[in-house]
Amino acid sequence: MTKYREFKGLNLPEIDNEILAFWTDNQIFEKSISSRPEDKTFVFYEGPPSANGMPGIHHVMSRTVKDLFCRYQTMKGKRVERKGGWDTHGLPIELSVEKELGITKEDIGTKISVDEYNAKCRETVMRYKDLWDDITRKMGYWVDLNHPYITFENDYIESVWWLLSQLYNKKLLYKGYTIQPYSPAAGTGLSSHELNQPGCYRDVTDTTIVAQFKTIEDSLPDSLKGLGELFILAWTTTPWTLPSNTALTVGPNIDYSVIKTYNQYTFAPITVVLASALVEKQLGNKFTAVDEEAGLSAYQSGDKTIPYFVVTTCKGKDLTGIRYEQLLPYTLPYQNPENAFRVIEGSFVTTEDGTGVVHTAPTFGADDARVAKEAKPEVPPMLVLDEKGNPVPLVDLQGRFRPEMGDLAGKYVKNEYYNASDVPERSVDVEIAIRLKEENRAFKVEKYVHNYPHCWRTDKPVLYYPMDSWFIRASAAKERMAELNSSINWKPASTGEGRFGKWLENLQDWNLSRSRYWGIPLPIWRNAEATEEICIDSIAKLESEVAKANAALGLNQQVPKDLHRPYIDEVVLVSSNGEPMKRELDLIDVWFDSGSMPYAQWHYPFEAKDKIDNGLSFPADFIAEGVDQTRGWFYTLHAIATMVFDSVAYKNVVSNGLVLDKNGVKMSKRLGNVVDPFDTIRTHGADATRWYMIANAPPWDNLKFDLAGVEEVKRKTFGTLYNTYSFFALYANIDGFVYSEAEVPLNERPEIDRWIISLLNDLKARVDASYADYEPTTAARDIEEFIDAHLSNWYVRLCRRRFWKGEYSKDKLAAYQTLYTCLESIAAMMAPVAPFFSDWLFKNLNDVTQKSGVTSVHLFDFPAADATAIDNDLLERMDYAQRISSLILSLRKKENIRVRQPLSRILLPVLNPSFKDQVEAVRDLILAEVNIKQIEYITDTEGVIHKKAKPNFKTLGRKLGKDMKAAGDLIAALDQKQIADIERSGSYTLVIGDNNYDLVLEDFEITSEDIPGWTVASDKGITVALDVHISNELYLEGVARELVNRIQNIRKESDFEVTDRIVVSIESHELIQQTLASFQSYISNEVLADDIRLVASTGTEALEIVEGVSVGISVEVVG
RNA sequence: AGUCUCGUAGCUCAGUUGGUUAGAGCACUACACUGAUAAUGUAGGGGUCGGCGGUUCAAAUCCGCCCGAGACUACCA
Repeated sequence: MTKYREFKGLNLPEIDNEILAFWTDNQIFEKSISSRPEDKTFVFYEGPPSANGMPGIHHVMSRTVKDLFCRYQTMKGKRVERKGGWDTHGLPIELSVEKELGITKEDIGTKISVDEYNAKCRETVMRYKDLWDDITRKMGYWVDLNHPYITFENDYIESVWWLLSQLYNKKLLYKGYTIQPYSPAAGTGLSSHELNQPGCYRDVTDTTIVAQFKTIEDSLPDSLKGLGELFILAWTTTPWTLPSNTALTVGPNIDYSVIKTYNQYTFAPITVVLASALVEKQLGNKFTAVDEEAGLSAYQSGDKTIPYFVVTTCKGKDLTGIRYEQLLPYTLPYQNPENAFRVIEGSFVTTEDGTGVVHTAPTFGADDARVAKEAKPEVPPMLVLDEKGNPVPLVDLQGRFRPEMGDLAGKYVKNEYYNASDVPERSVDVEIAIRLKEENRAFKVEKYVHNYPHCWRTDKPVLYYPMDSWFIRASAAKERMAELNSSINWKPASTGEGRFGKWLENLQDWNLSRSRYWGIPLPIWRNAEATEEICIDSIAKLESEVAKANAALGLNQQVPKDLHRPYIDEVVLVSSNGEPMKRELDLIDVWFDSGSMPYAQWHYPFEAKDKIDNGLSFPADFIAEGVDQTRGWFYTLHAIATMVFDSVAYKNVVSNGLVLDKNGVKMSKRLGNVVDPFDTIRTHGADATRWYMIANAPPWDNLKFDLAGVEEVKRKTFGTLYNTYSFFALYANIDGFVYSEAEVPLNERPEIDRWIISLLNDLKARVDASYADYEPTTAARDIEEFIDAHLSNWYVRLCRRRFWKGEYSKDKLAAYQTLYTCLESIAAMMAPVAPFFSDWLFKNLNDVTQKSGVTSVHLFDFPAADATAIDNDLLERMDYAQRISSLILSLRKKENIRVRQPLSRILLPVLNPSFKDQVEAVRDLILAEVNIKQIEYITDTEGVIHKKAKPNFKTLGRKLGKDMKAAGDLIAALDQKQIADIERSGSYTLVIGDNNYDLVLEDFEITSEDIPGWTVASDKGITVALDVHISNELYLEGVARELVNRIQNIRKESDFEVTDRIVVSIESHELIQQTLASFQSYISNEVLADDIRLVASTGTEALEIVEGVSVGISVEVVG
């Protein structure tokens, strides 16, 4: 190929397709890995998505982040393997299967066999795999889709078993009976990190009851005897737990008041006990205190306010031991009912809420269970014996009351558990409230808004429920986890120190058990008495144990081909004394699956031992996921690595924020504000989408996704770069530039070339550092700025003539080489974020020149900055040139003189010689840019400059302190002579009150913003005056330029080739004649005219040349 | 309820260790420039830097309180 490709317009989606095909056909991804040395790895872990749901735009976000750092490291010469993966187990899959089959968990094993059910799960789990693979490819995410790890495969499971056995051997795995969050709708317990998924805690309005527990007179301390019926008040937000109440807990040192008043529902006189601190809150404005007991008698049933009288006070410990009548006597605990229904002590009781007395139901509260157990004698939980004689709570696993509950039996304890069509009007909570009101046992019933956890998958409220579960003793490794965490580079740092760090500080044990079917089975077998157990760490071990059992028990078992339930459940092992051992039926938390991926993806330790043991693939150099994974994947990776390997699992982690809609609202199907990633990429291209996401806000900030922003990126960054390339291609093709000539040495290139090269190298250094520091937003913004402000709008604009004017000279060659270098380097720098466009640009250049030696930008090395090419003086003077030009344009505007009209000179006050030298060096650029003939420098010796002194606050502030203000006024008032003195002597003594301050030149900022008699403009120390006098000669030159402009427009409208020679005919006019007399050759030269003829009429529409002069112009191509 | 983060132009965002006229882009208006042309330049409107108080010669920047948003924490009855 010898010509650069030219295009009709920028079409990003088309570029996507072209480059995608190129990558596939040439295996660029594979080469980008294999071409890097094996011993120079950059380890990346792919957090496995579940192919059970559709990919969303937020996945494009998180995968862009992953992809760009992997691509960057590849270009830095690292070998970056990216094994894809699929998260295949867990509740979401089971629930979607159940929904599809129209069954519930209870039906599994009856209506459908576990076998069939699991087969269905396996089938469902990859449902959207094709869509995922598709978006992965289309968004340009490079990950190995052909050899992914899949969590349901036996190899994966075997690795997980091995990890579990490591924990088991370290005594970090145990079985315990505890109150746990349980989701009746999902039919399983939940781990604390599942409860900590965003959105799980929600405000709900519940019926709350302050119940009256009637004390038994005999058990009262003497001081409280003889007060008649005495009730202890206790508050609950979960009235359905009241039937399971077996104790009341008070704080031993809390003050309690005994109050006589009336029940607001039955109007019956009552005496109640509650914390003194909460009397106000509980009685509120409905009640008024009276000073003496006699004041109570004035009350009439139904009165608006109810009087109350404080009879006496006591401490919590005085109440301990009091017995009370069971509030809702449906049934009694099956064990030691005589020890129930007493007041006990608990340190967790506060007086912030309620009554200072905690209703205690040990079956449904962790604190409750603890204090009940600690009390002496132990308070029994409300457990009854079920049909099989097993102790169970009054609520079953579906969240329904058991048969013992009489009128409430069979009802769900939360209305949310019903199907939408069956929801009863009154919830159990309300029914209980009504009943207590009628029985004079409700002191107060009200609605209360509080935060309550919900199941992350079913969206229904969680129940706290007593369960037998397997736990990982994560709390034992808490300090070590915190220690290792401090070595991890978190982006942003606050997530690591704050959110993750705090979480580690309060770490709870990890509830590993899931009572489900589709997941990795817990590899623990026990005998019936639970006196002996075995944890299987490999299939080989299982085989040998099976063989042992077969021999001992006379069985003919085999290790199942599929390690899932139900097959694995059928395996019976044998204990040391010949008893059969059965598998613990639980599955393990799917989060353990994903946290195991560093090892299980390679089937460690059964294969690829060196990947982990020699650090080839562990720990990760880099991982990235959404911030919602802090308590999820980030935690499980960290926990397993710490507990099994005493190592971090990752060294750098980027936690990206949420993707919101353009109004900052979370995207949800319900609101219909979801952005379809396929659509977005199809219409705007992957690169514009990726670039927008990265450049708009740092990844860890929430992104308000607005398609208008994607449009802007497309137009501004990619459009401008495309234009720049097109410009280059157009002229390089004409001149046959293919970079075959030797490099023009930098010091032989013109000022502006050295300037853009200087900026480019500065940019390379900054972009490289930003990527290395996981700051892609800074990198992208710096690149954008360079493309738009510097390369396109200064370098190319000022250099246009160099490309199309004159012979193929050394200057022209320098221009081509400079622009080529800029484009090639930009392509490389933007490649991590915009992999398609950058490769397209790179190939457009490189396919012609073959300069790089590689076929794709992704096989190229990241551009290294050449510090010697950075010339700070040059950068400064170009900055002067830009600012002076801008000031002149602004003056022209003010004076209404268009840029095509040449002017004779500008005046530039010079305050120091280096400024003059600097401007001199860029003089020609300025003059050409603003169409001025010359610059005159004026120094203060001529006396025309009016100077102003301002204090330099930074240096003076430290010296002067309080006198700063006065000094400011004094310095501003300095006259011309004083300023001149300061400049000459470099010192000044400032007198403020009694203080003399010796100031130096540095303490002043001396500027010249005025030249008396001239219109001036100034900007940060630079002042420019414009000579607006237009001589006849200048006027005619202006007309000449107008003519050039008109003729060029005609050329363009007529679609002439830029190289066509022409003959111009202009209708004769005196002004035109005068102009041609002086400028015919100039005009001819500019418009490539062989001849310019004056004619009587061109037969074309007259064009206005200057005000009042309109003539026809016609143009013909020669030859 | 507590903890953390954040409130800068209509929108998206910059704003160095505190330094005196708070910036850019988008959008809007006018004018200009253009052999890159869905680009660009100049000018204009648009801000009590969430509010109040404090520290300081000096606060968008540091501190406190309040308001608002978000995330996190919590078995709190």
